[in-house]
Amino acid sequence: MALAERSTLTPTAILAVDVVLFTLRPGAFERAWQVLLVELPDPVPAPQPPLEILRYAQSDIGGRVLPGVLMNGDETFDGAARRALAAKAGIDGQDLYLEQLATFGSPTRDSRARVVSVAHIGLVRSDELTATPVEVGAPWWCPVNAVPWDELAYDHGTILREAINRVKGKVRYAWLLFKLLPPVFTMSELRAAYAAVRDPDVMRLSTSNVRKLFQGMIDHGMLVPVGERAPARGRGRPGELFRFNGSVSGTWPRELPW
Amino acid sequence: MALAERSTLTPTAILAVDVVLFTLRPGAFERAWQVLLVELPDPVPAPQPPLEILRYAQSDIGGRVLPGVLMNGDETFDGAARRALAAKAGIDGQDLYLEQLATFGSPTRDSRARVVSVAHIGLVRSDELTATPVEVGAPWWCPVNAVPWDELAYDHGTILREAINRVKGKVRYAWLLFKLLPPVFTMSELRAAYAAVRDPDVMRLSTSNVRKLFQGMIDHGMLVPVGERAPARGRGRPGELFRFNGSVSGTWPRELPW
DNA sequence: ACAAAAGTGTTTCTCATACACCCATGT
DNA sequence: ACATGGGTGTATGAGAAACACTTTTGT
Repeated sequence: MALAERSTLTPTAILAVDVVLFTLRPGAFERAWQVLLVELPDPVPAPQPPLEILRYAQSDIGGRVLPGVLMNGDETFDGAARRALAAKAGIDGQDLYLEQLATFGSPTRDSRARVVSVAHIGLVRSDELTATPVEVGAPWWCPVNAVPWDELAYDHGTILREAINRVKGKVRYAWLLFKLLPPVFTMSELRAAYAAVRDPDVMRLSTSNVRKLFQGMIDHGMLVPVGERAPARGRGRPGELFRFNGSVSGTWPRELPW
Repeated sequence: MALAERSTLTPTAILAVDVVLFTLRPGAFERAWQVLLVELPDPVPAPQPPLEILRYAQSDIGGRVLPGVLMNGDETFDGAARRALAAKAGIDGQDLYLEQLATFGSPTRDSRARVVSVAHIGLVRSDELTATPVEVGAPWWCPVNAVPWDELAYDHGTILREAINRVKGKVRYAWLLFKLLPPVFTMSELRAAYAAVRDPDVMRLSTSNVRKLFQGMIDHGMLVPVGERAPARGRGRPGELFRFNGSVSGTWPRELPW
């Protein structure tokens, strides 16, 4: 090869990381699947020297954003994502599941500089959430079915939409659900989690058929009966408890039919 | 919100785009699915002022890389990816299918600067390939089943692996295959394409069962019989020709069982 | 005539869904 | 006692795979 590619050393882009953090809260399954939003920082009137910029150019509509930070020089994406959760929402995200979603970097995304955001998806169990108070703005858990799309600033509506689609699709063939469920759970809870994230229709299935679908996983030792029943709540027989034995990267033996 | 986030305007990262371009060539299905590799540019001994860098720090092993370029200031990812194909392989990629794969930006990826690569997947039909000669190094179509993993420089092995997995997975539920097939094709070719990308086992199915699976698509007008037979080649009855009527973002009526 | 590949029809078996019935718990 | 939800077993229907057989091509 005759010519080796050269380029000036000068960096041209600013890196940011945004996180779409999902959780699953107890209660009606229609509102159970929730996403973390934080308040948009107030625009600062004018930058003073040394030249400073906001995380973004000001928005016309804004109100809510996904938690995000600008990256430090020697930081990994993963590290920056967890730092964003800590800084913007007071969430200790050391253990939570994190995967890259996509990178958003339209040249017109920010009027002042090339700001490229590497968006991530995070999954936490609601029982693991620690509520460290945060200095700037209150974090807000918003049901995915009731996202105020008009209030989302910048392109965060686009990011959130893609994140929702990704999780909805992936839940069908991968074991993501178990990152949202408590350590032990009943068949009903597993079913409700699936209904909340992907398809409400599964709530109309009989418990019999749900169980038969997971029977294969029980036989293969991926779902382990704990040997206890859940504490009774209200009327009705409490369900048998299971725990999940596998990795989040695993997949269902067959794709779920729903 | 009391504090608005500030940061110096100084960009800290260099953006690059790499493309994993796939095609499907006629012939034995085991070697049909191929990926485009190009020669690694020779390392330049020492940078002179004004300070210049290579696309990457030099590699220990290297030999082949994915086509990629550093991004211009006002360029979109999509635009840069098509430019990379033109510059590094002489491929006019204006019409080919392109989707973002993931972004690779480990801080230790390049020793001289923070180079972040937004990797893309591209799909072309082999009959649409124009072979404009390229100045630097010969482009090389390599069967996916025979990738010389050891010769891939930098983290391009990782990128390629992820790209292969993505396409393998997506082919099952989305209409990606039709971006790799010629404008008209037979059932056998459709089956062979699926076998090449995802699962050789489908070659053992009877033509009967294959046809029944696609019968639903024919009925719904997504596969349109052209009304001719393919030109006969060798012994055996030539297959009926079909063309695809739909968008690449569409999905199979049911996920393919294989 | 024969081999090879395409296409049609029928059978078999697996599995998702539906339904009928029993068990455990709180009111 | 009865309402409510969990759990077991059986029946039904759709569809994936297996198989037998016909049609079209080249040698």
